[in-house]
Amino acid sequence: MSTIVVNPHITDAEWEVMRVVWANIRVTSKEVISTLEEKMDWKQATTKTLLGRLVEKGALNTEQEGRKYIYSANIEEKEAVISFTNDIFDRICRKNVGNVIESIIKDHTLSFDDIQRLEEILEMKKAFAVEEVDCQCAEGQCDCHLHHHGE
Amino acid sequence: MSTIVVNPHITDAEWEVMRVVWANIRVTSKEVISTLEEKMDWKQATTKTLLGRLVEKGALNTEQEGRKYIYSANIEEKEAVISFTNDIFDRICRKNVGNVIESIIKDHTLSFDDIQRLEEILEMKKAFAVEEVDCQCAEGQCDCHLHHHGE
DNA sequence: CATTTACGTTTACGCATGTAAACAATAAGG
DNA sequence: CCTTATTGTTTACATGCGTAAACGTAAATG
Repeated sequence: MSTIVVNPHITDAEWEVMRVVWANIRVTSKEVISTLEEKMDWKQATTKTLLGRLVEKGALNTEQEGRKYIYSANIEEKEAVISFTNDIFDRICRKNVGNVIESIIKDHTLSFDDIQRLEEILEMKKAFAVEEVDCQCAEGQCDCHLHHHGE
Repeated sequence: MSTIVVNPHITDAEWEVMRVVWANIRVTSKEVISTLEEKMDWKQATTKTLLGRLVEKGALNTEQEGRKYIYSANIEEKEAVISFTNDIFDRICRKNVGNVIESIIKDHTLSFDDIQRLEEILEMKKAFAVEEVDCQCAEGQCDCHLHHHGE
């Protein structure tokens, strides 16, 4: 048994549970339940269901402790976030990735440190920058193709 | 009737349809169908269903032309992408927004222009940067709170 | 004009998801 | 030891979503 799920899909509701586990490293269902009872106004049963589903899909580990479990995350938050962000970039033309990043930066508050760090990354990225990012879109799903006139 | 849906939720499958409409500005179902028959290997019926649902939820406009429709987008791609990206940032601690942007930048190919543009934006952001972004997470869902010890 | 074709509308159906009650088993308390 | 509280497991159920067939009607074609 135990198919190792590399990258289980975490739904919105499940994510709320994951956040509690990520924040606490090791938690009991009780803690998760009370946190979400408060934040989400969920009944205990709801949180229990979500914990169960997350264990089932391999996102959480359990460690028996008496008759209860200690839950811990089996996937890292960073990993989960990245897989989430990748979904966005799969929805758009690669040529627009820069624009999207731009609008994200515009829309969020950053610290001086953040800005400096991003500047450094950009500086490094110059070594790998291209003249023009190429469109990977399917024909008909992006107007980049309109530039290829003639055949 | 006609509740104006400001920001309808667009699912993965629907997004494929939207991309075709966005790329072509005005399209017939025939064009959408043939594009997605090719890219997604969808039966005509599938695309028809999605077109119907998108019209229903206000994401697409229709304009009668004889006995057929010309479909056009009722929401902008940029708008849709932004609402999608916001979902991510609602899932994480605001303190980590910078890190996520960092990893997005690292993971994608950018053009020299992109980089320059981003550098300019960052430069401007400095005027509004903060010493430390503050955590908006609910108690128990983020370890930032651990720093507030004492009360 | 009868038949085929094209295109929008209805209906379908299984699985995922959000939300939760009911149940079972065990520990804790009186 | 019996009752109650705790905690995990089962079952439930409406809605959303992916995927598509069937149907109705109008247009095109022979």
